[in-house]
Amino acid sequence: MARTTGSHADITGPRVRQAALRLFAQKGYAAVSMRAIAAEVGVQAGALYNYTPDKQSLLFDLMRGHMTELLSEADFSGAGNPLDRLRRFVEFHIRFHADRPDEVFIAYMELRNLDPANFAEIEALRRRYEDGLEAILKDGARDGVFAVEDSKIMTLAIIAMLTGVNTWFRTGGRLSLDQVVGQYWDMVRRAVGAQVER
Amino acid sequence: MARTTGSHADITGPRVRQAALRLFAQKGYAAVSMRAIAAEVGVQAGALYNYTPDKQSLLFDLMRGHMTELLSEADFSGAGNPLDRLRRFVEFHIRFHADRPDEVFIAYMELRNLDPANFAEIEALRRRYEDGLEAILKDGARDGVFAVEDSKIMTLAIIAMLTGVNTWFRTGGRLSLDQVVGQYWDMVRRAVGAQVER
DNA sequence: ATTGCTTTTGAACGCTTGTTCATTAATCTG
DNA sequence: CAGATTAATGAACAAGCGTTCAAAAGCAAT
Repeated sequence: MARTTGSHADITGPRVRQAALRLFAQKGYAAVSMRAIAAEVGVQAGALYNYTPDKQSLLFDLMRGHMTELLSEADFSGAGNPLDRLRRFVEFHIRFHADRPDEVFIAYMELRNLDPANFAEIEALRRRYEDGLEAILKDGARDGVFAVEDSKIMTLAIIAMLTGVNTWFRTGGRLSLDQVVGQYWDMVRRAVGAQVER
Repeated sequence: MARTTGSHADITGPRVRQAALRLFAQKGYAAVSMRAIAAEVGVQAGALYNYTPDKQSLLFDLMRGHMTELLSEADFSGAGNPLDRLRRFVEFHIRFHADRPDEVFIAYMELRNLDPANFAEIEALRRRYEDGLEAILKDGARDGVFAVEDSKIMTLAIIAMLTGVNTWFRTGGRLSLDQVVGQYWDMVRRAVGAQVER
């Protein structure tokens, strides 16, 4: 279907989501008004409602898009040995999150501003991601290459540690992302009790 | 100085701070109105201004109180060997934070709602806490008992991992706090490359 | 130029926001 | 009981909130 006549929607629509993303991350969902988003786009507040049914959907769509992309790009195929899979996970998680600081910030900070139904959906996606890491840890424990006392705790501990990178990492800072990945991989590998490769 | 006459302030005052703490943690600073806090206390909104000059001070006082208490209870004296000091830190951090889920939540989530001057003060306190842990890691590296490539990164990684406990731990859940402390200590000890004690 | 469709404006809606303050009520001292 | 002091009320303020919608403006094809 050809694009409809007289349409700017495919230009303004993305700009609305982009402005909402930036402002929500910077000031928080509750502190950002529809008028502030509209001003960032260069439009009046009423025009936003051509692109979102309401403010809540704007937040939810941003979060769901982020979580969906996270799950689709992660490799939980199970190919390779547990140590390799864990290394790939650590590198992926750090790089993916470092590329999207605003999305990550929103996904972790604005959960409480979701309607109950929307919250449940986002939580389910997050759970699937955690389960992907936990499967790696369980396989490693089964093979005797990881020392895992409680796979759920270890999963959450690793994710918290890795996501913490986003609170301080800035491109162009003291350390390159390669160095960051290397050092976190060292810590994670030791934390799970894996023998150092020689 | 004796207490002034006709005063309820020493009853209502703490209740105001307590209500603000609970509501800020649950819904977020920007989403909580002064009227909502007043309703929780059982009072009209105007009465709150007998106990705080404004809403911002309410948030700032809660955060500063939390950080001050954290620093005053932490043991950064330097007594003992680095491995013992690190173990004490891990246990202290987990227990202190588990006891104060609302304060911790606010201290991490509401930083962006602080006025610039207030933000700077809280950040300075947080920095002092991080420096306390970093000193332990540096001493351990100096003694050759820890494998520390970058003490700043390792400091932030450990704190992120430990603070992550608060996102899932609930008293009376599957695991006791003793078990949680034990498992996180295992992971931290290995992550810093310390040899297991025998 | 006129028609038909899409997008934006700009005003308006009822409601909530943080904060102030004169007034009232409650309590303590003597 | 009288007088002093403190705490709480309740109304008011200007400003901002999310959302709606008739009207205007912009554009493409005839």
